Amino acid sequence: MNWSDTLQLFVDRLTIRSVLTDDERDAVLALPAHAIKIRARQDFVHLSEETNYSCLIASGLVGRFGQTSTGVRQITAFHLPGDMADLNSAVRPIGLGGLNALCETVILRIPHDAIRVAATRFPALAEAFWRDCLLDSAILMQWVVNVGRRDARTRLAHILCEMSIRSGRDREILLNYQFPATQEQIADAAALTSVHVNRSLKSLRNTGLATVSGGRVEIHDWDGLARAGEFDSTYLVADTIPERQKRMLAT
Amino acid sequence: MNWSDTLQLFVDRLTIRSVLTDDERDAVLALPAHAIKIRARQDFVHLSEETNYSCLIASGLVGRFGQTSTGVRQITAFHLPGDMADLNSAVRPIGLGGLNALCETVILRIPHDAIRVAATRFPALAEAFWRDCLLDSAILMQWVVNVGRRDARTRLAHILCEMSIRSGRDREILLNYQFPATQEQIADAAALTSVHVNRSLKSLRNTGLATVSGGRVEIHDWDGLARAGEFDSTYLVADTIPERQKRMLAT
DNA sequence: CGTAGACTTGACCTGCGTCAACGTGTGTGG
DNA sequence: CCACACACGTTGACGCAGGTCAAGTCTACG
Repeated sequence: MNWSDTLQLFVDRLTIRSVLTDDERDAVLALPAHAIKIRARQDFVHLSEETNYSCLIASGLVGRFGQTSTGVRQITAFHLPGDMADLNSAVRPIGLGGLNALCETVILRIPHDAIRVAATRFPALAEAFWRDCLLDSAILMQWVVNVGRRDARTRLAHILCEMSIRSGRDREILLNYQFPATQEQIADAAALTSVHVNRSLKSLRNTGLATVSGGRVEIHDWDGLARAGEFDSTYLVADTIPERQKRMLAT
Repeated sequence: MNWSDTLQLFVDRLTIRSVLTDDERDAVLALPAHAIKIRARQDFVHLSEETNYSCLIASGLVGRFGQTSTGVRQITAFHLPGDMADLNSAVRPIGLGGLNALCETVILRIPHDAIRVAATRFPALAEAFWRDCLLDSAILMQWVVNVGRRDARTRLAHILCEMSIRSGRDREILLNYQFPATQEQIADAAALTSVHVNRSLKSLRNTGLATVSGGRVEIHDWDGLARAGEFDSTYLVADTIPERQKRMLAT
């Protein structure tokens, strides 16, 4: 995945839920970017660090994380290729935690200034960015519900369903997708221990719902998995239908 | 708290973290609003409901909530007077859950169209709104860490610290503030049962840290409570220092 | 073919949930 | 002004989901 392919992927993500003109798309594609390869398990945005760029993920898998004062980590979001993991930092400098490469990952650093200039020049672009941040919020809210109110097996099933839909280019259900996280990282996301993740994944496998291994997820029974995970995709796709894609200027 | 006082409170909230001109403030103060009184325990924005207005809280306390398919609720955010609880819905229609009045509450309904017109006319206002949504995200992220990785006592102490700072007009620490939530509602927020909330609050009281009763929180020992709750206010206040308050047009 | 990181499994422990009973304050109608 | 109801808070007894600890096993890679 090279430089301009990744920006194109980001534009594709935006246009799923926002209407953009050719000029606006071009403005995104013309953003300056600087590719960096990150080793697995490395933090590339530290907690409470203030950056002057945002990170667009070209390949790999990224976890946004918070931490307790005793150093225990909690992954609060996964970010996939095409996601601008910390677009928010262009508008609010800190507060959304650090970013950790869960496997070998390539990111594109895009200066905040360039993002802000583009957003100023094209208000509809600002709105598309804003809406993208709100999608992250919606995912985060589900994460709270998931971690707070569901048992281990249900929680993991929900995560697998979510990642299936988010991995597809057009929010379609993928029955087989790449998910290069270790069980320990999954545990940090689900607020469990790796031991219990292991047991719960085994249960999902033994009941014929899904297999997670070798950095891939294979879903054998989508309906069953969605039921087991109490998964309803509305929060992910509600704004992808055309009637809901308002534009700032056209009000 | 009347109509225009509440809008002024909202403006005050915005200007803590965003620089606004007089014109921009006036545009917010001129927003059309329609006051509604909500009974305690009533949902006034339902899950997955699409509205054409946002709700500015004039008085009372509001919980944003999600729900599992078995009907168990999880409160994912508290909203206080002066907060625009679902400002996000002006840009992304659904996905952030429902709103429930935790006690008798008065809200101002503000049409999305009016918000969008103001944001279009004044890009810096759009940015201020966007930033406000990102503060909610930052709080939400801490909520995940809190629910996922801290034990009951720590979790509650953290919530009490957060609400102390958010209740103050200028993000100052309040040692005594109104918090009209029942123990059951606190349990829905902390992902505990009301029984365990009761026991944990008792522990905070017995150790001389804080007392919660009669819809008020009294903090006897801020440092102790912050330590017990592993609380670091950075995520709430990081963007209130002037150097971080960039403006869209001035880049 | 050795080493290290990831995965797997078993045995035991504990924080919190569940259930159930009881106390307490407040508003309401007789 | 009492009495009654009802919502909220409090406390005890007990069970279990998931944590902890520890000992392997598997796999990729030098």
